[in-house]
Amino acid sequence: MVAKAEPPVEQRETNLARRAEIGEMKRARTRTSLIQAAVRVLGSEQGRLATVDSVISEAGISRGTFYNYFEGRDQLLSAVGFELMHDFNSSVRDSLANESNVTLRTAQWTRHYLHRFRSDANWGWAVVNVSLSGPHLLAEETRQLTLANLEAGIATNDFRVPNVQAVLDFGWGSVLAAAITILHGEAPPDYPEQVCLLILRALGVAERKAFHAVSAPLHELPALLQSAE
Amino acid sequence: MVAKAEPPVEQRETNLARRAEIGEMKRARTRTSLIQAAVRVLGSEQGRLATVDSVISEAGISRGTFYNYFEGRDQLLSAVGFELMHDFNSSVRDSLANESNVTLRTAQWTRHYLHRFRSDANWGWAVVNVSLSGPHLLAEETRQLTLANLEAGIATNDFRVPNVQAVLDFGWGSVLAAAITILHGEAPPDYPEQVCLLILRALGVAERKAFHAVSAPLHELPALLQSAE
Amino acid sequence: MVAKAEPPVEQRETNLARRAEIGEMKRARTRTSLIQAAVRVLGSEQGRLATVDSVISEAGISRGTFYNYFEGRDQLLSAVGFELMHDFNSSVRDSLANESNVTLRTAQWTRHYLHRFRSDANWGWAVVNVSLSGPHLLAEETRQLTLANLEAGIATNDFRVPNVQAVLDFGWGSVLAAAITILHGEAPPDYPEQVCLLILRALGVAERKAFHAVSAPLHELPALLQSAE
Amino acid sequence: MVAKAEPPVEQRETNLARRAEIGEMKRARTRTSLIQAAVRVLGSEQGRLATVDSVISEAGISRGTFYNYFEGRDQLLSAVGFELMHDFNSSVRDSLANESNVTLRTAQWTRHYLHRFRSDANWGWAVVNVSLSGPHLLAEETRQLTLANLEAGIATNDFRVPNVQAVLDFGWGSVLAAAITILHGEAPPDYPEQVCLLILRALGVAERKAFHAVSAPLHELPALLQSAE
DNA sequence: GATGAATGAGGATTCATTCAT
DNA sequence: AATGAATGAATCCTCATTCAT
Repeated sequence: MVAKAEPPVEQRETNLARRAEIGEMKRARTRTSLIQAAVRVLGSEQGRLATVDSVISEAGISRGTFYNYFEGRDQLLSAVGFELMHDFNSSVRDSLANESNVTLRTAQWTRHYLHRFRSDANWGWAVVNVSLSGPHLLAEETRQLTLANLEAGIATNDFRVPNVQAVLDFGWGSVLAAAITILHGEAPPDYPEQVCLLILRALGVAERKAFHAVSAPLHELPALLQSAE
Repeated sequence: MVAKAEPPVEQRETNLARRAEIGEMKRARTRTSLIQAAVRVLGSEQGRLATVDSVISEAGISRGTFYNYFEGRDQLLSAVGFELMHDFNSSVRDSLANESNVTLRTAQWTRHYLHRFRSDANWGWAVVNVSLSGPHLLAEETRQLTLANLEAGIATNDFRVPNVQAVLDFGWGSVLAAAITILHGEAPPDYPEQVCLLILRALGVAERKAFHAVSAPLHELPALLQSAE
Repeated sequence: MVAKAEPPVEQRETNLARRAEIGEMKRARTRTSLIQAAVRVLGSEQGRLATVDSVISEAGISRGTFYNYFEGRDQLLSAVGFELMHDFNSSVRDSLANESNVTLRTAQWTRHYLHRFRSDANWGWAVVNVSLSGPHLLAEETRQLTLANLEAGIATNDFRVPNVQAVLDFGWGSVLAAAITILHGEAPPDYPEQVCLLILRALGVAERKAFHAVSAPLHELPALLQSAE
Repeated sequence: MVAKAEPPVEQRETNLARRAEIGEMKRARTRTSLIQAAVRVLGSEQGRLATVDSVISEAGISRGTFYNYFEGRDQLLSAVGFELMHDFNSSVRDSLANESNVTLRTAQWTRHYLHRFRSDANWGWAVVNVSLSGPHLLAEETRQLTLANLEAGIATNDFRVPNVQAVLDFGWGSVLAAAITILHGEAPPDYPEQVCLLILRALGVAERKAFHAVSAPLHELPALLQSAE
């Protein structure tokens, strides 16, 4: 075995930096692939039973490594819950950046969610399974976003609601219930719009405006990775 | 050896009948005590993890006996789900027998449910935990009752809804979400009324009527056993 | 309720006797129906797993009653083993009463056994399952019968065997193994004759005589209840 | 923070390889010790009842580990059955490599088996218990070996048999039955030879040749681990 | 950092048997 | 004699997590 010639000091420092960077990227990749594997495993009706084992074997990563990245099963579920919503939320928010009408924005948002449950069952079941596994139905980030929207609507008098918390429960609870119906394949094509109409009514939006909002064409979303391969 | 005098035929039959009757009562008692124990175990935030073991030790009944009564954990949960709802449903139905106005009846019903989540946390968590354990959120019996009410309202033009299934999802999903908020102790006292108002709005009830319905005093319920001892 | 008039003394005694007799018959009937139920349950490839439960529910008799008739599962199996063989042995013995040639008698006996494994799979599996459950492969009665036959053959110089025990093992071991092949449906129609030929050879019977013995037509058996309905 | 010097690529690969190799050896050791423990547990008259629990506690290995190696009790039994026969088969085959006479080879083989039932009760009961637990009496490997021998004998006219399957049943069935007699301690010292004589006769070997074959001294076997410690 | 062997607490279920009525 | 409710020891299996290499 032959020792390599030592590189000069500056280069060594550069190497160190590059190495650290590479290491970080590698870490991120491993983490991501664990989360994606978890999404695939959670993405079916029986997914709520997902075990650590099923996730790591889906990811092709060893048990020990898993525990280098997550403290345990629960932390993985939280991370999955966050990622599932975060990507989609960003995507929807971008597409609605120019929509200043709160009612229309809310309707779009709701309908986008419901449509995705229909078009991406894998993502859908994963969302449902994660939501029903945790202590609260609604992940914090999504809660904040919904809240912001709601308060905007209240400020502009688009919405008339007695209690913001009540509406949050209401909204996400009904979306989730609707999602389950959709995922079971028991919903008609315009189901998302029907559910959205009910939600807008509950927010105090007048019938005509509500109807108009759910009838508008859906904004295009930026390309979205289907969660399942 | 002397043969004992045999009792006449009629008496023997009577004995047999009494025996059978006593056996049946005993069976019913054991079954009930298993279900009640299950309710107690399910009646907390962590109750979703309830095991067969925890139930039988709560009931003070042996493992073998449990399996004489239920085919397994799932069947127990179904039975519990049914009982939890059935008793309460009967009770509410009786108290509303004279209420002919559909909107008022629906409001009372909804509010009774939500109030019970507040006043009987044990029952509440048990309902939530059972609902989130099964494949559908809503037990069949309750579904039928809600449906009947809904269709009555549609027939009388009290409600205007695009899709009955959507409303069922919507209703029970939001009630459940609200229940979780209530059970976490994060809801104000008039939370049930606030949520009920949203639901009535969603059903297309005019604001004034909806407000009136949620403001009416709650009918008295027949004495209801608190689920927890 | 009205007390019946007392019958005179003699009649009472007659009644007692009749009653006892009836009781005994009833006992025998119950016992028989338990054994028959056990045979039905044991009479399949998986029958070795037969539980007390499966037997009593097959017999339509209560658990408690079962333990009035048998001390436990093992005693039932012994009784079943005895009955299975006893009936068949009697039947074969009767049909061979006039067959004085030991070789022919042995061949008939062996072939009758093997044929029954073929024609009555229920009986066959029951025999196999009982044999493989007990400490010895061969039940005592059958052992005695085989022994008697064997010693007759040795006395008449039809058989030349080094050790009687060896032949018993040999004979029943090979019959049982053959039975399993037959019961799995993997044996040709003349399999019983082929196996019988091997056994006769082992007993030291000359080829020609052995061949003749296995080629002779089978004696008619007295009507034999198929074990299964 | 100072990065440790990384070993050069070649060494890392060597490490990986050594790691894998060590892991494999460890796996093999654990597996072997589970199988050996199973043999010890199965190696008595009551061994047929061997439970997973008894095996792991005999092996001093945890339950979880057991299920890392075997899918369940049945798979363990299969593996045990294979190992029990495989080692012994290899050993006998080696010792008979130079024996070209089929009759002698068959006799040696049979007698070696029977002698081992006598000298190694642990191995013997284990073989019997495994054989009586599975769906077929005879493990596939042993079946193939016996078959090969049989066909050689038929080709050279040493054996005259009507049906190969019949002989397989016959042979292993009688060996097993004989084994049980031996294991119960009810057999005379020359029992193996007596049984072997019967088998050779059944194969159609002439009396004189058969007698000669069972009288020949047994070939020495290569050192054979007694199964029990 | 990665690996995967080992762990063991925990859960579900079965079934022979007892015993009060 | 018959019944069937109750028992609990025994068994199989899962899965989150640890830790030595």
